[in-house]
Amino acid sequence: MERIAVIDFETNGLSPGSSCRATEIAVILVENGKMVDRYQSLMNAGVWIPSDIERLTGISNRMLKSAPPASEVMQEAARFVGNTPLLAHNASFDKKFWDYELGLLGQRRTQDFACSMLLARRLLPQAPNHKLGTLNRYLGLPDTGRAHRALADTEMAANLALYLASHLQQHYGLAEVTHGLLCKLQKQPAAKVKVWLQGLSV
DNA sequence: TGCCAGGCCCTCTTTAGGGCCTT
Repeated sequence: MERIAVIDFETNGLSPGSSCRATEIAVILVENGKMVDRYQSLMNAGVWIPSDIERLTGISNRMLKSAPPASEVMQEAARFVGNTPLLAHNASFDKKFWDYELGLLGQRRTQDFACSMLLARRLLPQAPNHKLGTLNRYLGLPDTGRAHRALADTEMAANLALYLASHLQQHYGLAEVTHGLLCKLQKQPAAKVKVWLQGLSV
């Protein structure tokens, strides 16, 4: 698979805004079937983490106090990603935080997001559910550490993306799985995905 | 004070409702 940037945000809520911001980001660059580089940092956006989210992520208000400013971290993350195509699990979530945080820097995203959740729903409809952790266990992928921390979740999403790319190559004889193909695939109606893929492999 | 997301997808659908998934 061509070079892609897999990302994951931890946040203090579900929808970005003045009181809801990213608290941690991780990015893993994947190229030729391998993870080749990574970036991870907590970030302090001056927001409060409610206790239920602190329990979920393990990221505390005390940890954020000593974390670098969000603007600094996002500058670094944006530079690290550059124009590399993006992928995340349930990308609609990470996309809105990526766009919001970049917008505060006066920057705009130029590349598309592929979504490992939409892809897994199409390629692995038999899975118990399509949560990241469930898919990881269901497929026997490596344990990456504490779930709901950005780097561990990004590694899970990267392993899942590599599995899905390999699945496409093995089951449909695709010579190369590109980010563009993944973006088209995730938009296909689930009921028609097999026929669509079989058409590609001819 | 009280409010508290949103895109995707299925179905007992399309003049809608509700579950999934992310924190």
